Amino acid sequence: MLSEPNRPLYEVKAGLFKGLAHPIRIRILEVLSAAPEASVSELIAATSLEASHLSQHLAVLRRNRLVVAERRGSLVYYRLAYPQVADLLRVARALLGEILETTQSQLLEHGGLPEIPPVSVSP
Amino acid sequence: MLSEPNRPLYEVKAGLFKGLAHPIRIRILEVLSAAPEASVSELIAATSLEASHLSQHLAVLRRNRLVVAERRGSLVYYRLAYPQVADLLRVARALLGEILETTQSQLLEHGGLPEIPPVSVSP
DNA sequence: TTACGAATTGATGAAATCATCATGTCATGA
DNA sequence: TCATGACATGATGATTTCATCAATTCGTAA
Repeated sequence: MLSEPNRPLYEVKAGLFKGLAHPIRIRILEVLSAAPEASVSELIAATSLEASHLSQHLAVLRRNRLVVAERRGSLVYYRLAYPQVADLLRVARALLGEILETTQSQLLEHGGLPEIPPVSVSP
Repeated sequence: MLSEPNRPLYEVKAGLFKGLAHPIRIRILEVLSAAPEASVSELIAATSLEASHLSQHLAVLRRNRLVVAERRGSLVYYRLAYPQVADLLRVARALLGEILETTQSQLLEHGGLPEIPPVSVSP
């Protein structure tokens, strides 16, 4: 595995976030952070993806060192490559919660349309 | 700011990572996590980008709620939208360190070419 | 060896992102 | 009001990513 020393660090780091920058891949990683490992068929069930589609996404995760695959017989199992990946997801969840909280309070503050002033009927 | 309630949560979350999925934008966020705020010209100096290029990247960060902008007179200042963004960067840094450590130890284990067996000179 | 299930890779068109130059907007001083 | 600096947005071609279908590979049992 010589690719990492040949890639600038900033590209490796951007690659980590690229791996996470798709809803389906977030879902995969969340499944894997909740269990020690998962087989591809389990991930197919968890994502409702067709096999080749899922494989393409898993390839992105492997390439960016977010997951590792292990073949056992005719089955392939995936797990998070590092526990810090789960930390990333956790912090992102906290950030998302903060964003939603902020957005909700802004809506409450400014919510609704301006009140329509009462119509005064001319005599 | 009604966009968030109109976007599925998984897209909001993917958007966070998308914002981070480019080296220049990581650099911007790292500058902003090391200081309370920075003006655009400071970010231009930190990134060596041309102004309009930087502006496009800053727009991605604003759109994905990673930074907020504040105009004061003719100058615009940027800061992280939430402290959790700095946490994200911190965890990514730890993960990157872990990846490099693993990569280095793998290189040491498997590094170098196989030793050439000594040539036995036939009598 | 063959057949089959599991999983990956390849090919391709559509969509999104990136990088660059041009143009537009905002705030300020004269 | 005009000119100017600061900054944002628009337009566009190149590149990458995404989604889908086809083809290939791997492991196993018969």
